[in-house]
Amino acid sequence: MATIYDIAKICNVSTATVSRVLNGSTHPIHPDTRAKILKTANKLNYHPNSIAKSLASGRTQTIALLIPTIANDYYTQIAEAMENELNDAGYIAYLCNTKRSVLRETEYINNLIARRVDGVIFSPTRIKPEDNIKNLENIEELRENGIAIVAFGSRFKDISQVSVNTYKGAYEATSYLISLGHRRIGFIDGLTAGTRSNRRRAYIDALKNSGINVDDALMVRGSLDMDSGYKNGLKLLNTARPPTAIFVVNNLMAIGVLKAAKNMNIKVPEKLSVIGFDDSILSRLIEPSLTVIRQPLEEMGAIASRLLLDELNGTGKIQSIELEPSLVERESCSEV
Amino acid sequence: MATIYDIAKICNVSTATVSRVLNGSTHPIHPDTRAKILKTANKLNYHPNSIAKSLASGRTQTIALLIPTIANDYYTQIAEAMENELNDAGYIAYLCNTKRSVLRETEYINNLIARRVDGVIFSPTRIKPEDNIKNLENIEELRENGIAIVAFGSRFKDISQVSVNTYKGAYEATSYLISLGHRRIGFIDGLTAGTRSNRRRAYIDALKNSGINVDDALMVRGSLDMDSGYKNGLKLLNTARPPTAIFVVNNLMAIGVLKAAKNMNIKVPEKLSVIGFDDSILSRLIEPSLTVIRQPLEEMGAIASRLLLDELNGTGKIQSIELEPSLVERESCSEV
DNA sequence: ATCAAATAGGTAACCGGTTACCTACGGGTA
DNA sequence: TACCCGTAGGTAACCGGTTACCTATTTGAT
Repeated sequence: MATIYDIAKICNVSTATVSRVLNGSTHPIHPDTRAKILKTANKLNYHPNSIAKSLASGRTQTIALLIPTIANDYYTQIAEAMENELNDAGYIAYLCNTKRSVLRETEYINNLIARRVDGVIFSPTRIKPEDNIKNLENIEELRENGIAIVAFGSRFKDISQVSVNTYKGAYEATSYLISLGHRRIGFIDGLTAGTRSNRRRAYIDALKNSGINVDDALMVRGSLDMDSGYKNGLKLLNTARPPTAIFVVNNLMAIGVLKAAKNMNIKVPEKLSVIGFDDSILSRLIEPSLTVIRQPLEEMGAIASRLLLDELNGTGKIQSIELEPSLVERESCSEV
Repeated sequence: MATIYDIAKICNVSTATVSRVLNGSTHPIHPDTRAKILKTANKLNYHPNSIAKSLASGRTQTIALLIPTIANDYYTQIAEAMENELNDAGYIAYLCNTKRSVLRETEYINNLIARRVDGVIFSPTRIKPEDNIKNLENIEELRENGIAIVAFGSRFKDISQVSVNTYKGAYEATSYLISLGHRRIGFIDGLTAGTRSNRRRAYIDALKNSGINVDDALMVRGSLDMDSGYKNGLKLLNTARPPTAIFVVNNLMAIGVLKAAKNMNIKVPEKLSVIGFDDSILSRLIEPSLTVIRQPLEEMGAIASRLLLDELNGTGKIQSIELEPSLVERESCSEV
């Protein structure tokens, strides 16, 4: 493969001159020399070696996307928006699938530090209570090594982040069901551990503020997949006093609940209202279509990327941006 | 950031020794020296510089995934399987979203050559007839620069690839509809241009081999999204002699057809049979659930990665692997 | 006692660029 | 004539590792 040395030799100039021409430096260069060098580079099918460039410059023009999965609309939409922004700015993204394992996150982060990525966009896994400590260690490790970070979906001190006010979204979801007259409202939470769950707190607060008493039997936790929604749906509906509405913290599980209701011959929305979280093509396609709390995913992805790029450009500083979720009314909820 | 020079100085040894210890070389090292070096590396929170390593070794342990989109179950499933295999082998993947633009593919490929990726997994865009020439140029450019390639979804000479026998799948889909007694069978093709479409040829062959005459009015082309399926569905169904069955070359468009039928109060499968291509969570969730020709996506992803890894390891050679699609019967087809 | 082999480590060129600093020359000006 | 400045280009250190080749000591066998 051709190098600037080859070009320099052929053109009878130094590598400095070649480098200047090839990088459009402001250093004055004779037009003839420039032309000769460009022609030779072209003839040799020269491709600059980014590795060598990175070693010399200390920048890799690479950022890493650390996300829990890509087989999921939610992350896919965010990731696509991110890749888009980053690519426009001349960066290429590493795809790092953490599979919701903090251990994998740590492994990846060490690898990424070694690779000297310029920045990291990170959706940290927070399933077990002790995960939070590891998250902080991972973030600290990145920061110590001078790597820019933007987190999303989580909240940490002293780093840029973009999140959605899930408390508000969950409060709105619950309030919406209450406003439709529901009093026994089931809740299917995600993986986040107990009291640290924003959505759970919002659900409870909304009930309390409406004077509805909170029944532990109506609160369950699932693993975010459809099957888990199905099983938890059956569990909630198969009780002595089943709920008339269920608030589910993600889409796939909400669809699982619809399937459970159908299986039990419970009509939605006539006999059961279901509200989901996140919007995706699924919630529009399913019948009845799902009423959901929508998170602005593309916006999250684009903003996360821009925060990172601003930081890398020296413009912009660390900031935390919180976006608002919104209620999307479709067919799966009705008055009691 | 600590370097091996720092460690060498502190330990009073040369960088060669540090490098040997840190890389588990077979060169003999005194246990005390080894221990001292490891301890110092740890104390300095040393992270090896992969950039420098790559420059010296000529390998980056990086491969690129060049795919048309990630906001699509099809590529997402393949990409997840790929990332998995590659990561197990110590590689990190670049996520390159080509957005079905050959120009972007070319841009990416030049960037990837500059970055000296070890390999590329590539799903080339083939929409316009002239795209094929560009594809070949791109592939040639990669090969000239010593970058391993695996293509999927397309067929080229002299490179490894994994594909699905879409002709067979389409033939099977059409034959299945014929076996249910259908004689007027609509066809909604994808972006691939006219006669180069395997699935179109298979559809026509299956009809001819059953003595059914081919009606151009029943063949249309869509842009792979749901809306396009909806519009094409309406178009086919709003004719003087509408089809009693429709074969659609992807999932989203098939779902669009279901919506169109519903909108026109045409019962599926009683009055209209619909068969899709690709399997995804959507086809299971939709009602009626879609009968489809399933492509083994995870398998494709895993095999593509393994072909590439084998090539990079020097084991294994260029080979073309064709996987078989299979019919998954669900609710959207019935006898005429 | 001699010498080959094993052990432990060092030297420095190399990977392919970037860039601070230096040289050389011609023209304009006081 | 002396000096300054702009133009054009070169020199070589540097980024952080790897590794072929070399040296020096110790061990074991003959």
